[in-house]
Amino acid sequence: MKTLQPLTPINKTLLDDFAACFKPVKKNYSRGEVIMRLDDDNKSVGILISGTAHLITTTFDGTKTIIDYFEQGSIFGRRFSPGTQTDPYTVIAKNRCTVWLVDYLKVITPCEKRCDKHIRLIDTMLLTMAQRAQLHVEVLGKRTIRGKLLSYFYYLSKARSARTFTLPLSLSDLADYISADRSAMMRELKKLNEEKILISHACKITILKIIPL
Amino acid sequence: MKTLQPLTPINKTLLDDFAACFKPVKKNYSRGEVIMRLDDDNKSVGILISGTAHLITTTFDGTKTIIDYFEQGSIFGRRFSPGTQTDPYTVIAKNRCTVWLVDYLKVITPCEKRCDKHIRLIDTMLLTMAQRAQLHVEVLGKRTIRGKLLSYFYYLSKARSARTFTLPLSLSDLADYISADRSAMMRELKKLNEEKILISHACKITILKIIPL
DNA sequence: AAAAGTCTGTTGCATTTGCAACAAAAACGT
DNA sequence: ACGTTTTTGTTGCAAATGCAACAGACTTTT
Repeated sequence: MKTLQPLTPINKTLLDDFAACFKPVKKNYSRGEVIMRLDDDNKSVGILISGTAHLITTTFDGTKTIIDYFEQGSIFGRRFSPGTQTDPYTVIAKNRCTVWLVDYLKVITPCEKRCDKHIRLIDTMLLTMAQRAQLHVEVLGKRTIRGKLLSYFYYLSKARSARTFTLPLSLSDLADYISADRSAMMRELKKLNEEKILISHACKITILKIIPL
Repeated sequence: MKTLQPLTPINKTLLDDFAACFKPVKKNYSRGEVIMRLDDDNKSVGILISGTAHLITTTFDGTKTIIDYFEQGSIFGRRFSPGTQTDPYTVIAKNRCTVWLVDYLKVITPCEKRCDKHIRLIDTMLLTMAQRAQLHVEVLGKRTIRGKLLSYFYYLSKARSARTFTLPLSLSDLADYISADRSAMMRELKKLNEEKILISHACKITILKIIPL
């Protein structure tokens, strides 16, 4: 699957500011490698410079849930666990990727100059993280697979300002993201096609009709 | 339903710091009143001093989802919408409550003295909000009603350090929080009782056995 | 170029869930 | 203290979902 424009793009200026303020450590990872374990002690923040990565958690029976996915420009890290945490949260590289890592404390502690840039950066970072969690709750909050798919698709369509778009996740991974059985999801996707609400071929989606959820 | 200790307690010192740093406006609301609309322009942060409130969203067909619930000490506000946002998010008083309101910008902008307290405050606030979103994703991420119930109950049990506890939501509201049909949830609750995994009478729950989800 | 692995797409069947509707208990307001 | 509203608890039935299993397409690795 090809890499796409980030959903919440971090522009170049912001990246430059980030580098200037925080002096990040740059690292590379290849497919399957663990980029970060999000346990309680983790005090790192990362920006994905290239490649894609997933934040996943796996239960004892092997059921995987994709909590979040990261593309070029995504900020991640310190996904504070609510404290239950039996299952580990890990950020795993989906393919070769480059990451900038910084200490979380550096981020929330204002730098010497108390510069505006810094404050805007914190704001952007938190906004991004909060928005993504919010989106996920909104999607997962739908009671049916159809509702989950449509609310996610409508979001993507709006975010990219296009009726046609390519998913940032494989259909397999999408099922894990919306927390549904893959075959059940495929069936629902088929129905949506038959009812001419959308057209889909693998990860390519075209919205034909917007219906209330 | 009686008010309980907050899940993520904000201690008195923190509240004092908050008051000192931000000079909040104090307001009172009675049951059903809208405390805050969480649209994109909203730039307020609130702390619930007494009473309970829910953050809800309602779809066109009347399906209500409880996104979050607030008790004494809960911090809420600026729940950045992901941008789809067809349905409004509102914080509604569940009963008579007192709220402190401050401007979000004041919170993220470091104060004159760049005091440590301020930074810890920001950290605590964000931690709290992030944890709650994370918990919700963790609960909603379970594929079955049983899984949702148990992961939530285990969390509460751990948070309160007790096998027996009272839910912070009515069963009706709990169904909306875990995004399930109430009757289906009641059925599942009954089964959990029959299988002696827990004992429940209305909002009073006792965990008997911890099983893998 | 072949082999291994992943991803898409599909189906039958058992189970879970949602929907609609109702009754009793509890909480609330005046 | 009374009537009103909310909440808990239940059921039958239809619809949605999960599970298991399989085949072909596509990618990546060797």
